Amino acid sequence: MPTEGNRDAAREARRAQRVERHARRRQRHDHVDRDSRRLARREELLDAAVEVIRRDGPAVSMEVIAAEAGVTKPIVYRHFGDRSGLVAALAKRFTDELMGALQSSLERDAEPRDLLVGTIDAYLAFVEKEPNLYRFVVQHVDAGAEELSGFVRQVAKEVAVVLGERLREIGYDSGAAEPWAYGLVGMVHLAGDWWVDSGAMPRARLVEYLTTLVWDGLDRVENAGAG
Amino acid sequence: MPTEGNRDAAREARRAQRVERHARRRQRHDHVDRDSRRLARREELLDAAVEVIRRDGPAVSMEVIAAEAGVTKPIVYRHFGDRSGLVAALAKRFTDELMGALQSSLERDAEPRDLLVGTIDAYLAFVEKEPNLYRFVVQHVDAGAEELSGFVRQVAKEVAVVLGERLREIGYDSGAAEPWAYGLVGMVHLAGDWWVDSGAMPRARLVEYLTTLVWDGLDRVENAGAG
DNA sequence: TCTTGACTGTTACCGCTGGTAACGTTACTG
DNA sequence: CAGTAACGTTACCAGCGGTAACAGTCAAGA
Repeated sequence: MPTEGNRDAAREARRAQRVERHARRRQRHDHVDRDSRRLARREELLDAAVEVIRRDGPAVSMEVIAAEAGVTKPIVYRHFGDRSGLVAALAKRFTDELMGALQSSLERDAEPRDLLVGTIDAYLAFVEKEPNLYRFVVQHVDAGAEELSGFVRQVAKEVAVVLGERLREIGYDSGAAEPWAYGLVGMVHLAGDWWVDSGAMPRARLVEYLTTLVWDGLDRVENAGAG
Repeated sequence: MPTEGNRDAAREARRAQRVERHARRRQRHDHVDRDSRRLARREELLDAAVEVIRRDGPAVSMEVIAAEAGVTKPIVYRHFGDRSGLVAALAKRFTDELMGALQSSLERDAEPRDLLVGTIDAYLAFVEKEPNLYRFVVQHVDAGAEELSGFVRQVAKEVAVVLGERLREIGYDSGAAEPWAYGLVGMVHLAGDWWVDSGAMPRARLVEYLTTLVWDGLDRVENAGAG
C-alpha cells in the first residue's frame, strides 16, 4: 500500500542516494571508462535485487526491486530489458558460482563419484541457503522464446559441456551428453524442490540417495569406454 | 447486522431440511443429480480450456478460456477458485491418464526394465503430442502455497507411492521412495523440456538414454534386496 | 562562455491480467 | 403463487510489466 507519505519518503530517499553518488564521483574525478561505470551500476542493481528478493520472496515486483536500489523502474529496464533479462543476469551470477565450484573439484582430480557428490551437494546447498533467490531464478516464464531463460537451463547447458568432453575423452557416445546433463540437473532440481518444501531429511542423505540412483549408470560408461 | 444466534440456528435448520428434501427427491425421481450436473459442466469447461490452450498456447488468459467455453470469467472462477485451481484440475486429468498407463503396465507384470521404459515413454509421448497443454500444466506459480500445484508434483507424488510399495516389498529402505520419485520425474521433465525445444533426437532414443542413466541404480536395489 | 550531446534519472501514463462485487435470469420446489 | 438456489452477466478494481516523454547534470568543442 503506497500511501502518499510512503511515496514522499521513497522519493526523498532516492534523492539522498543520488546526491551521495554524485559526491562520490566528484571526489575522485577518475573518469573511469563510461562502460565500466555502467557495469558497476549494473552490479549494484543486481545486489539490490538479491537483497530484496531474499527479504520479500520471489514474487517481488520490478517496482519494489527498483525502489530497493534507490531508483525507479525505467532504470532497471534500461539495464536488463525486461524481467526475464533480470532473471537471466541473476541466474548467470549463481551459475558461475556453481560452475566454479564444479571446476575446482574437477581440477582437484577427485574420485569421480566424489565429484558427482560434490556437485549435487553444491547445488542443494544453494537451494537450502537461498530458497527465495533460488525460486526467483528458477521461474521460467516465456513460452515462445527458445533461448536460455532460467537458471536450470543454464546449469544444464554447462554441465552438458563438461560431460560431453568427458564422454569424448573416454570414447563413449557423446550424444548422451545433453540428455544426461538435462536429466541430471532436472533430477536434482525437482528433488531439491520437494526437499526444501518438505524438509524430510538432512541434505547429506538426499545427496546420497540421488547419487546412488545415477552413479551406477554413469560408472558403467566410465568403465566400459567405447561400448 | 442480523447475527442473532436464533436466526442462524433457524437458518441452519431450514437448510438441513432442504438438503434432506432434495436427497429424497433425488431418490424418487430420476431427475439427474444437481451435483453431477455441476460436475458435467466442470468437465465441459475443462474441455474448452484444453482446446483453447492447444490452439493459443499456455499463456492464454482466463478471459479467453471462459470465452471459449461460451461464458464469462466469474463462472470459471466459481468452478476452480483461481488460475492455479484450473491448472490443478487439468493436471489431475492428465496425471490420471498417465498413471493409468503405468498401472496397466504394472499389472501386465512386464519386465521391470520395460516397465521403466514404458513409463518414461508415456510421459514423453504426452510432452510430444501436446506441448502447449504440457507447458500450461507444468507452470507452477504460487510461491508460498505448499500443496500440490503443478502436474510434475502430482506425478511425482503418485510415482512415490508405487515406488514405495515396491521398495517395501523387497525389503529395501523405503525412505528412498520420495527422493527417487521426485528425482526420476524431474529428470524426465527437464530432459523432455529440452528435447521438445531442440528436437535433437527421436523420442525412442531419448527414452533409451534416460533409462540407461538410472536403470543400473534401480536394478541394483531390486537385486540386492535389503542392502 | 555558451552550446551540444550523451547519460542518468524522473513522472505519468498504457494495456492487460487475475480476481471480485453486485446485480439479473432461469428453473425448480413448497 | 412465492422463494431459493444455481447460472449467468456487467462493470469494476488493484497491480503488474513495460514505455514515452521530459528534466537535470556533466564533459567537451566552437
